[in-house]
Amino acid sequence: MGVKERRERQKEILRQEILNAARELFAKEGYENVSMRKIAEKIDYSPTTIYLYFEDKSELLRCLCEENFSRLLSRFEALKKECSSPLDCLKKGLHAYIEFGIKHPNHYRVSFMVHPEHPDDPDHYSNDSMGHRTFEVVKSIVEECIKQKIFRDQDTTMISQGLWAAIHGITSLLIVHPDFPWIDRNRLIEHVIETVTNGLKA
Amino acid sequence: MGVKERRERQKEILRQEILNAARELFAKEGYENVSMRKIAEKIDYSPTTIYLYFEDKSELLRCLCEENFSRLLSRFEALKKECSSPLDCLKKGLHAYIEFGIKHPNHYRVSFMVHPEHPDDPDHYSNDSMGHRTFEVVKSIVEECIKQKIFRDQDTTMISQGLWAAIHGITSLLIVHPDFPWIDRNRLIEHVIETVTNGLKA
DNA sequence: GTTTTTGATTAACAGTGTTAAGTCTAAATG
DNA sequence: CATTTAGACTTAACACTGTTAATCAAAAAC
Repeated sequence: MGVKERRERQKEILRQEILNAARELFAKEGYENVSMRKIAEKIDYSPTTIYLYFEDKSELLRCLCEENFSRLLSRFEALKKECSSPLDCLKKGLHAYIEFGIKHPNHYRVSFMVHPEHPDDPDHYSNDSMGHRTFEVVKSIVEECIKQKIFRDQDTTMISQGLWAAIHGITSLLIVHPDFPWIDRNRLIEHVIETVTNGLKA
Repeated sequence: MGVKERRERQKEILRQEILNAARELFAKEGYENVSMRKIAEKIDYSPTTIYLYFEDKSELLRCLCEENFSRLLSRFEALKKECSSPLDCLKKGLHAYIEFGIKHPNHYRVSFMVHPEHPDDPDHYSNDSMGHRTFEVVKSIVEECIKQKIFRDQDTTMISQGLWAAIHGITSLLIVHPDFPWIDRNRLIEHVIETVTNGLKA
């Protein structure tokens, strides 16, 4: 009866092969410049085969995004342990977020910069998506900052959403308009993080 | 010899008619959901006619964007006169920017949230684009804030780019993820503006 | 050995932005 | 007035896109 398992294994391998091809192509060429046919060609299968393993093109991306976010989440949780003060931790987290976006611009774009194609998907803003869990980590750090009277006492959800907005702003602008006459990027990133945390202080 | 002029006038009228149709459709359905054929149908011309008046689809949008930005710029310049303190002026300007984005989400998206399709276009980051001129107004207000010792003395370009990043962040997130469990939008917008300006204070 | 299931493919649909070639009308020229 | 010419517009087509229905071959189940 091991034949069924072998088949399952084979299917899983092909599924991963598709994801690998998609990951590489999306990262290099950008989501909307990669066609299903291109992905199929890369793995020497017919385009329609992909549809036996994934609902549609956007599902490919959603899988890859969860993958990436799970990595970002790990990074966040690691930071939480290796930092001295919660403020230090928060700043390093914000840094990590921006770096993450700049390093995976195409995945970042489709995660946060284009309308979700399936907004009714229960997974999208669900409580156990990687994005949500990452957000919860930020909130807990903010809470610690308030407890230690580093930040003045305000709603932690509001603060976290505000922080996210600011940090998303610089990340997305640097991604979309790399040729804009920015001042030195690192200095700008540093400045945004400093300003926005400074504005929260007690 | 008035025949040439009449022809020119006719051409200009059709050009405007195309822009009107595009403006309405883009605003309602979103740039990428509107095809050249749809625009053509709306004005009862063949799709190819549009190409006699505009380079390609993206040029339609660029024209409409300049239009909108010119309105935002007027708003900014008006504010500069009717405000008491430069800080008050700055905050109102940031508010106006966010409202502008939320009111014209489809135009905002293509201006700031998708890769420019012709980044080599000299008009794009040129010194007399509406976007650039708007940015210059912000810079002048920031400068005034520093002069009056409201803000501590830092590079005005850096501050302005940072402000833009933060404000763009909240704008774009509210546009792209309207279904995210935000706290009260107005409160969040208010909070971001307060935090980010607060962080710059002397 | 026959039937059923499964995995993959071919062909097609309906749509996209865009271009080359052709048509048709109204003005300019002889 | 007749003919040429210039300009505005359209038709047909190309090379794509995501996606689906129908088909086919091979392996598994009976």
